[in-house]
Amino acid sequence: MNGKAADRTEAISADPASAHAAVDAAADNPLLLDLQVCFPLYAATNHITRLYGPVLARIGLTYPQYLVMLVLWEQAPQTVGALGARLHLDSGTLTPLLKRLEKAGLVSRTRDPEDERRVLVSLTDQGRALRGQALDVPATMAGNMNPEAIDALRETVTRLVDLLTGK
Amino acid sequence: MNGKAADRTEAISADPASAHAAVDAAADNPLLLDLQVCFPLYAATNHITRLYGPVLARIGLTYPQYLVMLVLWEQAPQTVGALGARLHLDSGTLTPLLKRLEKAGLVSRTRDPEDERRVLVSLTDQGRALRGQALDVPATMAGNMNPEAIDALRETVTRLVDLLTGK
DNA sequence: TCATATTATATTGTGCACAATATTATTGTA
DNA sequence: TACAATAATATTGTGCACAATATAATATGA
Repeated sequence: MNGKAADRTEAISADPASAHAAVDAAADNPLLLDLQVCFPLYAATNHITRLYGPVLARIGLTYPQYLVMLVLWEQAPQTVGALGARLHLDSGTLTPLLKRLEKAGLVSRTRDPEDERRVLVSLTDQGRALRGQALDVPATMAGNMNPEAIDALRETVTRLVDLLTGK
Repeated sequence: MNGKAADRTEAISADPASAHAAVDAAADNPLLLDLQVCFPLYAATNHITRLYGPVLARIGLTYPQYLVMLVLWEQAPQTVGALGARLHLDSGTLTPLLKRLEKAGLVSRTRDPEDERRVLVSLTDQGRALRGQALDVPATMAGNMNPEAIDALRETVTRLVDLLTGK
């Protein structure tokens, strides 16, 4: 936390000369920007994945598999392409992951009779039933965070995604 | 963006009855919380990695390798353990990554004579020289984002990490 | 109709990322 | 000096994640 970063609390004011602390710091060392923005994001995501690992292992899922199941519990069946669009993942990632979920008996993969290029991913009874076991995962993970912190976190993440994707 | 999420703009007020939109939503569907918090974070990080890929490929680095080099450009030599602590990565990730950087001639790995258990990771001349080529990476990536957005992003990420780690 | 282009998924190869374990070096203690 | 305990890094095995490419089905146009 250097001096310029500390100035940020006042940069919310309308003074354009001091409104861009990161840009000011970048004038000295441009690489500081990535060290302050991209690296923390990367570290935070790894941290989350690591925290969920043991909890999800109890219901036999990895973190990416859990996210796929979350989306399928919202709506199924879905094509691989639709899943990829929703999750921002390509087929090279999804195909083997879905095959593992199929092998575990949680989903089924069938060619769409309407269009044989598509593969429909459906939930099996076992896959649907797993939702019941997953229901307390968020609360377990939230654990010792208070409601205000969780809500602030959700808002912050939403803002982050808005900034990154569309603006 | 459902109704409850939209209420969030007013939840900054002191009214405790409406202050926890995410928690309210979680009462209906607990899994919505992870779908709204963890998944966007995961997607955003993948998105960033994908964006940096082509730009970093021009200087022969992957995204995680770039982050390691950023840390080494701040301070070198460092032990593998110190790098891991800074990057929140374990030796199973760092060892092969560092070997690839060594093979590329950017770093050298030597046992610490003081304590032969430690491995010191140093920058080679070529590794130090690469910094010059990396200097415009942040600006290239910032590209079409305006300074306000970048600064907001940095602040958002900082807030996010505070919420996730300490709080 | 029949090539050509497009679309959807799968495959291959490289590089993370981590848990569990192994290896080697140091420290502590009797 | 032994010898257990601890510490630092490496290895192994599994599972993402993506770029590049391949395969197969559908759509398009002369």
